[in-house]
Amino acid sequence: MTQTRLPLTRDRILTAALRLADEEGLSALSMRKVAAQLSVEAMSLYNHIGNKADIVAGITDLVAGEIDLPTPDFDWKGQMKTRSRSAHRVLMQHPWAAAQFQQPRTPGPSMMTYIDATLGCLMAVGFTPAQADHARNTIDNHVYGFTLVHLTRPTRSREIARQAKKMLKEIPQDRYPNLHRRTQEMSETTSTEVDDFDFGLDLILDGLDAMTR
Amino acid sequence: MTQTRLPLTRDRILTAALRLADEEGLSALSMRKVAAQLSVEAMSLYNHIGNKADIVAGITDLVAGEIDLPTPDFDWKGQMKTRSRSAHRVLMQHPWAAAQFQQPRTPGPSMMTYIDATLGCLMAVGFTPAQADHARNTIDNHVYGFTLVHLTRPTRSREIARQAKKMLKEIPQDRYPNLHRRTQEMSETTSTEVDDFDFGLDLILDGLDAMTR
DNA sequence: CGCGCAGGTTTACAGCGTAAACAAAAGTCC
DNA sequence: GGACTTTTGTTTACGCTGTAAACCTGCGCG
Repeated sequence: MTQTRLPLTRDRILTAALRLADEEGLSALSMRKVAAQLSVEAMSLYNHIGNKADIVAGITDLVAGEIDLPTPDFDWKGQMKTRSRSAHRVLMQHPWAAAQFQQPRTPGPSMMTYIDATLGCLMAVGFTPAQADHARNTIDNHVYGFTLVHLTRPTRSREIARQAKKMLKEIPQDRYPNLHRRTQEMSETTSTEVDDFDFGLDLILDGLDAMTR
Repeated sequence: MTQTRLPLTRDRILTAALRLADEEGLSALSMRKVAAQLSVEAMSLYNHIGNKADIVAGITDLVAGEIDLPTPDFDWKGQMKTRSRSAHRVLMQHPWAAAQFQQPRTPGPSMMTYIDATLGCLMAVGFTPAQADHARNTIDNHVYGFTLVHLTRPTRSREIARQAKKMLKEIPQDRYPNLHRRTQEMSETTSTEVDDFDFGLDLILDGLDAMTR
């Protein structure tokens, strides 16, 4: 009746690491803590993964796998929009991940699938491979950048206004008049995150649209 | 005739740290190494700076200060373009910095000046504060994102083609047909970095332009 | 049975940021 | 000038990090 505990695998390591990164941030992710989650010593992990960078790459690809893929469709703008919103939502759920998505080292399989599907959707409606590539880059830069900015910011508009009011004191009006004015406006208005997100995204998509005619 | 050595100051610490980060990367920046550059012990630094994060924020703001500022001008698109190119060039010279620019914590004075000038340029030609803010965000996301991507990539077109050819072997054509096709094309064509940069930037600027009429 | 080997552990090392206690030097005031 | 206070740099120390090397342990197989 010996209770054989389930064996250590790359998968179990990655899911434990992912949970830890999500809950405590990437900087809190250490080999010892991941090992502890699995009731094991740190060095045991090295039987299944190369090193810490390998773990980070692994969980980054796990996150990439959560994003809804676009499909070839006449309404390619809609596809790009839902895809981008999905990516944004997923990256908000894994606050450490957006920064990794921008440091592209060698992408994992899910990341490549994600890129391939996006290129495919764009090329299907007439974009050349180079155009599609540039378009994807531009779109994703917006998604990643926007997400990173909003990760350090409150989500609800009430909180945004409150924080803006607090920041206002740190911004001398004589030195930074425009920034001051904008921050003041922000402390009085309410705006939704999705509006802000779509502002840039629509700009890019409409621009791409104009290229196809 | 006692040789009084010049005193440790926040400025001396930051310039030493900046040099170190530029030469060996941000991950190689440690309190001990910065101190060694100044022939001093690590703990001495704490008399002039709060902690390591303080140093990183400091050198990030030094970099922000190197960017050419836009001025209010009828040709606001030209202003945005030269400003963005300047930012890109500066960030390429300090490879560690682009990632910091996207994690906005509390910006330093140079960063605020840079943002204020940009908002000012846009608001002068009729954009509302909110529009100007969103526009700046979108533009900068492109600049930072594009820079980050190109930092991990060779600069000259010859090298790009060679690396593309190398990557091609890692991309199964049956699994990632579109990515494969694009990579193959990239291994045969020559393109300049500035073209790629302007692709997305023009998209955004033209979109903004359309908003003003 | 014994052998080999895969997988987990122990120990160890060099590095990190920084708290605390201390020493030395530089002002500051009588 | 002498004493006191504040500033500046050093020493020591603690707990943390990634991972190399040696070790142990149990299982599959001839």
